[in-house]
Amino acid sequence: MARHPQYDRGEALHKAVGLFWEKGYHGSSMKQIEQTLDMRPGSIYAAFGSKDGLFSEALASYAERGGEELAAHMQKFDSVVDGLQAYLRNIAYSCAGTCPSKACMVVKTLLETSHTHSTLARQANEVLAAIETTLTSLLEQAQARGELDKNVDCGRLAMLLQAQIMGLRAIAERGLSGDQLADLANDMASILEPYRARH
Amino acid sequence: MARHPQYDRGEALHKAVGLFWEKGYHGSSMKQIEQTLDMRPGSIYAAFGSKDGLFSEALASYAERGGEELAAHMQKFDSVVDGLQAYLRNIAYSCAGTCPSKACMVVKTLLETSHTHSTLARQANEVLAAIETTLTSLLEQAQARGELDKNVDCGRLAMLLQAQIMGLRAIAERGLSGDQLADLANDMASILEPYRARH
DNA sequence: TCCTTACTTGAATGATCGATCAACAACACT
DNA sequence: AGTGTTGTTGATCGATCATTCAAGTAAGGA
Repeated sequence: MARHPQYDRGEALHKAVGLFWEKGYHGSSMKQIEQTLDMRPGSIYAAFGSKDGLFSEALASYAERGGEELAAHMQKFDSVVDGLQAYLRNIAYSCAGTCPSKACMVVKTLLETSHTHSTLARQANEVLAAIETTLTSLLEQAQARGELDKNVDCGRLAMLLQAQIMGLRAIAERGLSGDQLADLANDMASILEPYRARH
Repeated sequence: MARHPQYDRGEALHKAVGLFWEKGYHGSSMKQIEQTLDMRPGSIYAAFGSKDGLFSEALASYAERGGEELAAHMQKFDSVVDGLQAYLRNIAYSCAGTCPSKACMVVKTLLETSHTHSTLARQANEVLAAIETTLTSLLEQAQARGELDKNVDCGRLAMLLQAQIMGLRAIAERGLSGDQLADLANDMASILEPYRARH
């Protein structure tokens, strides 16, 4: 019994992700947000409550999309380890494209807000913990299948893997060449080799 | 024929490093800077020109201190590879302490400013490039001494090593336990093993 | 002692920050 | 068509942003 919003909420969030991912929380002003979303302050505040609320939803949206991409990627591989190695190489490849930023938005948020905005820092932390859990499950699954050595501590290896992803995407922000990044991703993929089960 | 400054420039810069390292560029206001340095705006602007200028000098000071620490650390080791492995473990240990932030200030600066403040981003980039060069030299020296395999691409290994350091210090910002961090640092140190020369 | 020079102080600047709200517009219902 | 509800608009809010500057203060040289 009333009027429809003329914006699409998902589309607005997608645009917000683009801005926040590129410029960060403190680096994005409401004026820039208004321009990016093509919405006026009243609509933005009615839809998302506050700048914090919008950022929080954008971060959640980003994380969800990332999780879906990882799941979709892994589904293409019979071997978990092969899939994870390809995932690393894929990051290097996609960093050559024109994303808002090379570095991961979650990591950028964690580093930016850990001492200035505890709510957002906690959210970023939870996302990273969830990714760690996902990686651990994948590795345990690989271990159960006999892909990984029985003595491997999967939680520990998941942490090593997450650190690789964070390091790779952070160093990509330096603007390295595609070849350098591809070499690095290959070297990181090789790190997993010693953990494979020996037949 | 005039008055002396009553502040100590080096000490002021040290305090500025503490604030900027913790809160970042956009997260530190002039009011906070005034309180941290115990200086009034006029003095700050007379001494450093602008907030940007102060940040730039603070970043340079941080980088110089980091470089000196690495050099001092490496001098304690006969083997370069042993020294670098210990360096990684040392990061995990020192992250347990009470630094302004666990993550590296240079990386935080790069990620925060790469799309909002090109001057600072460029400076952070140059610092990282200098570290990469230092690591490459160390590894080449190790290779000349027969510590590393002759086929190792030292520039490429330096990049892998830098990515480890960035990843380790970034993931430390999650607030992991000392044990978890120590395990991770050990796993990263092990990455260097396959690059050693086989006798 | 007095003058010059340099450093310090704190109020004030205009700009921009995130956020609010009254007025208006559009659609779904009776 | 009339009415109630909800989305949109843009001016406007006080707060805070980085920065400036005139006035005051301390110390070296004559």
